[in-house]
Amino acid sequence: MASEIPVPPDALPPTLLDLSTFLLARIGRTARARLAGQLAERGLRLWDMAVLAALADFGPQAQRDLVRRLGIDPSDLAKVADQLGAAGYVERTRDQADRRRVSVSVTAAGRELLAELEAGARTVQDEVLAPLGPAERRVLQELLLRVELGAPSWRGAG
Amino acid sequence: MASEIPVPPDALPPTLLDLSTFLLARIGRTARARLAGQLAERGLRLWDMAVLAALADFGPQAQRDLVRRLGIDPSDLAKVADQLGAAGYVERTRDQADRRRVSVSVTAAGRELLAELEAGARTVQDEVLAPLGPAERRVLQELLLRVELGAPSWRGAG
DNA sequence: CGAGTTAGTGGGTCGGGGCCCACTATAGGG
DNA sequence: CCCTATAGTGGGCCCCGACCCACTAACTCG
Repeated sequence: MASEIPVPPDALPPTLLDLSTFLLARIGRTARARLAGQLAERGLRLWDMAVLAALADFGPQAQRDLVRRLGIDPSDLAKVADQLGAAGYVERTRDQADRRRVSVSVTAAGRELLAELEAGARTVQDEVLAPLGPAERRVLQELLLRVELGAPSWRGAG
Repeated sequence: MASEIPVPPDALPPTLLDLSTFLLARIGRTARARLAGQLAERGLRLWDMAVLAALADFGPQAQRDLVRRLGIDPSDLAKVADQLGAAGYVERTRDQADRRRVSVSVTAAGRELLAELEAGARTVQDEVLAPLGPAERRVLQELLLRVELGAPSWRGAG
């Protein structure tokens, strides 16, 4: 009983470790940073990947739709799309039906890039989630997904 | 089979939702932002809470130790400690054994503040984790903690 | 045709967080 | 007593990411 656990000098305060909020914030920051680093190697940022993914998953669409979907600022999206276009990852064409709109679509090169980025992301994931086994990772993914989607517990195979 | 699921216009790309990395980054950002907002109401930032927690959990210590523990930049800590001191939440005294060092300790007011901040953090937590039930939250907390501590899976009750 | 609205763009701002350097004061070892 | 290392401090820099405004082009409605 008397033996105090030798607290390592770099241990974080239990008060904080006990807060899921804190852990989420901290781990999320790490994940974000690593992911961003991965992208930075190619001169890309997080939005670039998000835009590519949205286009790959939902098909060509106007910037306006991407804005809605991703919650990105229209002005910022314009810059991202511009850059992706210049690099040949997306194509931008005036919508003939409504010539205000710019329809964006992913190119073959864009899809290829996205696949590589995904692979990179999974590598990062393996590093970050190293302490967890496969089953645990699946549980974590499921929980996080539910949190993200805001779906109540009683959905799914309750 | 032919009935396509009507995808809401603000649904995120499945490609991203499938990455725990992405979910962690995104949810973590939310958690961080809300927590920061909570603190901002009192003119505080995240480091302030971290420092208070470290002092409350581990007792008075030199800034140098806080630097090690929290991974904060010494220069930044100086500013944080200064501000907390001015507000009466911590006390700073020259270490008589080594007069280079400044020993920092929480005051009663500091402890009280920390308790309030903790309560606020738990409120945020309830909002963020609303989709999860109590048991699921416990599982999530456990998984996150393991990730944070870098503990391998085979620890604990297999 | 005009008025109001929407899509996209360019440019700029603001705040946070991390980081680094120069400097002082003190300690400790030859 | 010097020389080096360490603790703390002040100031400043830089990189975001988010946000906002002004402006143009184009559509819609009456």
